[in-house]
Amino acid sequence: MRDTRTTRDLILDAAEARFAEQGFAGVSMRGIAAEAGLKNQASLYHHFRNKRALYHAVLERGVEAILDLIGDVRRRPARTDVVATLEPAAIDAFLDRALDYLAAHPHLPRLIQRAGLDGDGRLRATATRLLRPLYESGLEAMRGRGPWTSADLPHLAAGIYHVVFGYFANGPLLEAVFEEDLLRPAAVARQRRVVKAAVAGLLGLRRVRSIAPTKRITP
Amino acid sequence: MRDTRTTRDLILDAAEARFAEQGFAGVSMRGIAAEAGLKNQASLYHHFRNKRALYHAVLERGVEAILDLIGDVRRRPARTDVVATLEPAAIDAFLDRALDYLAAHPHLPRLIQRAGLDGDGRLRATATRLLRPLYESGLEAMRGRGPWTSADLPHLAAGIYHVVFGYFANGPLLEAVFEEDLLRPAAVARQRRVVKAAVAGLLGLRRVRSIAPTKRITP
Amino acid sequence: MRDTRTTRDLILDAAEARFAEQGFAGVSMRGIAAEAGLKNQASLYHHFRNKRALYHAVLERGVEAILDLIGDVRRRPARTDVVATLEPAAIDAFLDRALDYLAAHPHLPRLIQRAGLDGDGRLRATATRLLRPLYESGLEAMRGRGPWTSADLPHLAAGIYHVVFGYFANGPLLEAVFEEDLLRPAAVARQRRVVKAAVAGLLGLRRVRSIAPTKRITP
Amino acid sequence: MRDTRTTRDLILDAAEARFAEQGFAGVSMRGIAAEAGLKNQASLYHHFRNKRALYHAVLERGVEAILDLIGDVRRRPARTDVVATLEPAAIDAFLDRALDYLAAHPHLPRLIQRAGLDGDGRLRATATRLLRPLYESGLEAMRGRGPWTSADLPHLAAGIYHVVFGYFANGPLLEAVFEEDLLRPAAVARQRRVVKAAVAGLLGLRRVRSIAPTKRITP
DNA sequence: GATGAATGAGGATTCATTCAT
DNA sequence: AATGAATGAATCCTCATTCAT
Repeated sequence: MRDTRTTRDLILDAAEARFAEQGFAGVSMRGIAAEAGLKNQASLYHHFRNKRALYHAVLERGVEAILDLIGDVRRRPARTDVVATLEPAAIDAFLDRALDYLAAHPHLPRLIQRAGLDGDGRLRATATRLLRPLYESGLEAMRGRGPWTSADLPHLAAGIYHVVFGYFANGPLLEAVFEEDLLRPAAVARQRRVVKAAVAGLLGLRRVRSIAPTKRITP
Repeated sequence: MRDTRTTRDLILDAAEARFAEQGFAGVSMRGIAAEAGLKNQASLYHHFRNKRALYHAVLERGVEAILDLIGDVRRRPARTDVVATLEPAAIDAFLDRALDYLAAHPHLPRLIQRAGLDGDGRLRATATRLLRPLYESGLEAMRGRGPWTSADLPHLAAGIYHVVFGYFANGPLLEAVFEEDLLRPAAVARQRRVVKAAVAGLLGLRRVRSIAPTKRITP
Repeated sequence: MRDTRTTRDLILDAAEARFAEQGFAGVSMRGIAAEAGLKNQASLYHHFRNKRALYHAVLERGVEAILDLIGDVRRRPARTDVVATLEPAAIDAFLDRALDYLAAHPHLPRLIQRAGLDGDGRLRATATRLLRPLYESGLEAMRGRGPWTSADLPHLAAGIYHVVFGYFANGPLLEAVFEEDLLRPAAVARQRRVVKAAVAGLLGLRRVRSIAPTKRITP
Repeated sequence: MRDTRTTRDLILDAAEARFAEQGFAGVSMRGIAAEAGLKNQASLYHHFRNKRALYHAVLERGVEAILDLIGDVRRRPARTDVVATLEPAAIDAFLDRALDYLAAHPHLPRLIQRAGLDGDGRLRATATRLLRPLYESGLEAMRGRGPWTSADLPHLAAGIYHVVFGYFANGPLLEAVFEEDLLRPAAVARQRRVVKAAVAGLLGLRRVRSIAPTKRITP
């Protein structure tokens, strides 16, 4: 029973790394099997019906993790005050958690980006499942803030999503352009400050004084 | 000779569409040949040495177009005044042109995103060639504006890049999440307003009054 | 012990159906296991050494049933009179029984036909074991009847075999050509009449008046 | 151009032999390629879309040949007399031609038999296309002859088909049972006599005096 | 410049079978 | 007796590429 979990997760880990790096079409089942330490591709099919199902499972695992993240943020303040979700502190807290998580799992934003691009609606659907609650939380947080009309909000949400996720998803490209290592802790810390300041500016929040640093979430 | 050009461009157009939709690995030479109206994949090899060379040519063609765009923006005011590049009006003008171009060629940001992701450094190098001048223009424009330190600027530049390019690159995903058609003219117009306002806010510009609408650039 | 029997027979039944429909090579152990209600192909190997052994067992089970049938026909009149086997009544009785059995088990003639075709001598050997006694009974019945020389008899026997077995073995094909359901009771009844008449004609028998209908033999 | 024909026909010949011997599922594209003298299975796919298309083409080629055969027989007497098709001489002529052809191409009846069995309706459809005109010719020839009602005719037709085709289709099995080589010329000659006599008997024809031996049709 | 043919390598997937539980 | 897991070999088919025409 522990063995089952282990093999399945070995495969998921291997697949996650490969898919994030090379995309769905660029990855071979043979390669995944090898990276997972299996002697044979056939074993993959014992755990996942086919390549697409494997990709799907990888994506889903990542998605659940982030959904949990949002859930936590939304639930926590809710205990004392319903409107608290909109509090600047909660927004900051969410940004902190999200950046922590993405910095620890840079594969995820790449997978989502690829799933959104890869044309096939089926993969996009899973990505959508992740982003929709994120978007709805975002709407809640943005409503009534700043100079924006309600028709502007999707655009604003998309922008913030791109700023937050793009930094990690496009890491290699940014590093090539900027000739700096953007994923080292110091850079991530600066990104955190900049993002928070930018979001605060866009939403017309008075800057929150730094909240207690959140625990780093590890896999 | 006119025939040559025609076929070559047919191939580039077909390849651009396919590569943007499916990525390098997901596209077959057969598929490109078919989409280009050729009866046989062998013909592709008359015009491009191999698949990678074709991808490269596609990317390069797109890159040149955008580089021209930047060149124009930088050169125009530069004739009268060196510092003019930093003028809010020039920033607005560039954003307008960029949005026009991206709306007309949504393939391009996808190609760049993929080139940045696809792992292989060679493709990334071409993408880098595009983004570096863009980045340097951006630095010029941002320097001394807003509350940012010079170490913040790469992060800010990355953010603006993601906001501007991501909207088009991730169009299908956004549409699935927001359940709206984000590429129809009205949505693009709103995106234009929001982006300009956001950039102005981030850089501490007083809002520019709408400048004359730029000509739409078509392929 | 009752459990064993049950599972074994479940497997044989499932395998018989699949092998008859798809042939040896066209059937997978997984498919048989599924059709037998087993969760796992591994279980098959508890009951049969390998795929070929399973096919063999299926064929053998069918063969025994038909051999019993012939045995009965030959034994019954044999108790009172040796020459009685040749009696037109016995021929009719055998045809009746054979048609009853084949109509109830249309898989069998297909299995035999496939075993004869499928190239591998080992399977053919089992089929041969069935057909040889049948053939010898046939020779007995035909000897001295009609205008045939003894060298003709194998050809005649083959012909009658094909007429009797082919009707069921090639049922689907015939139905497609004739656009009639040839396996419904009325059609089988007509086939019975036609076959008996044809055999009587070929062997120069004066037509036997209908004998008591034989009990239908069920699986 | 001659090369094209040659390779395509090499493949068809190889495939015909393999499919007849091992059935659709039992044959590998690799095996066919090897038997056709190709260095690589990929070449097969230049000529046939996939395995099924290849099987189909093999079947169709055989079918056309036999359809021609029937066409000839029906057309020839038609020049002098419309009703002549029913003449005993024409029936004899057709049987002669059919036996000649089947003896020369014993693969064909096996392919048809397999196509009828192999379950998948698509293959059966091609086989049906062959057999239907055959059946209709048969109906013409049988109508009004012998003691048969019109409802009996399909059964009679099926019987004659089985007698004629089964002899060749099930050759290996018959040889194992009868312990004689049934495909050697002498045996075929006897089969011819027996079949003609049987058909004449069943249809109540007075025996035709031997007509001029037909030319053997070779591939 | 375009095409039909050929091919070696590799793609995803399924096969029959074995072994530990 | 039955099952989940693992695996080597084989399956069909597609890949990018080359060559003669």
